[in-house]
Amino acid sequence: MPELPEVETVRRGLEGALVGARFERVEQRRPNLRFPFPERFVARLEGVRVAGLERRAKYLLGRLDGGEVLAMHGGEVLAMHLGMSGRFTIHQTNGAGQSGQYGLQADGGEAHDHVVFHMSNGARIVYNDVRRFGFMALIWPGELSAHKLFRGLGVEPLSDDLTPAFMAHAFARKQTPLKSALLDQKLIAGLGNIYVCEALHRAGLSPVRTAASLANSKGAPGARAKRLTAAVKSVLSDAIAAGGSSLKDYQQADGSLGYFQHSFAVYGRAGQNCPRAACRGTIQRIVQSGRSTFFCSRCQR
DNA sequence: CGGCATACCTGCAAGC
DNA sequence: TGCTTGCAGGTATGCC
Repeated sequence: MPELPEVETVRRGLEGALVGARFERVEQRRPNLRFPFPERFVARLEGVRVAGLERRAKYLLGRLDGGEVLAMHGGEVLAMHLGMSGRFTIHQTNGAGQSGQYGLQADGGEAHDHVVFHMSNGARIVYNDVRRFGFMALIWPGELSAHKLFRGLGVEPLSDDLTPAFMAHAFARKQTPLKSALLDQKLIAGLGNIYVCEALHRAGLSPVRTAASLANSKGAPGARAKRLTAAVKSVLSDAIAAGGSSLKDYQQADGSLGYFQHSFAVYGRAGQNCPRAACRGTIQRIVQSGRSTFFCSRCQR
């Protein structure tokens, strides 16, 4: 599930339990997720305090203190990616007591609980990932921008870096479908399959038109680039807002952060009526680059 | 370089 | 019921 809005929701949900606390004990229950864990992963975390939790694209970045020796210089960054099925759950093991559903967990943990952070504030933060497409890395801050995982990342879609002019320029001369260009993390970082479909619908643009055709006939950012830029930002902000409201009562669900019932306009709605007012079209499902695209061929041109 | 298919891994639903 | 097939929200890699 995790695209940018879900990762941001997870970040906000984890912040309180993680930031300011130390890793008292870390359980790493297997040698790898998608990639091997860093060398001495557990030892490099235990005893270390978390100074902050940020997000870049779909990555969570835990800023670590350097401990006594490196106190003046700061510590490593714990980079975490949720892949397709990664999720964090917070279990409060002190204070007011734990909610009932947390008590169901057996000693060895649920299936696919791969990492457990036991924090100094009593929080137990569990990383569960059925498909193990997620991964964690420890990176020195100075090496972050040159790191293989980060150096190619494009602009943050919710930042001021994403403008109609940027998008038109980045997509210029690309004959690839508009949808593929939006999914390309080297151009815009953080969009995934769902929100690309949703943004294209909101902008009234077809996923199959070429990326280059976003610009107007003079090659300048025109109405289409403006619409798409605004749609990308609003689709993401709306989803983050929905996630934020779900955070308040996440304990009522299953304790997982960032997983809530979204309602999408087109994603997963093949065969249904287009929800756009006054559009009589039907949502289609097609496959582009091996992945499902949902759109309305009537109002998306 | 650009663009595409493939691989990674498990679970689930649908179809036979 | 049980088997097979296809599909799932991400990214790295290798191939043309």
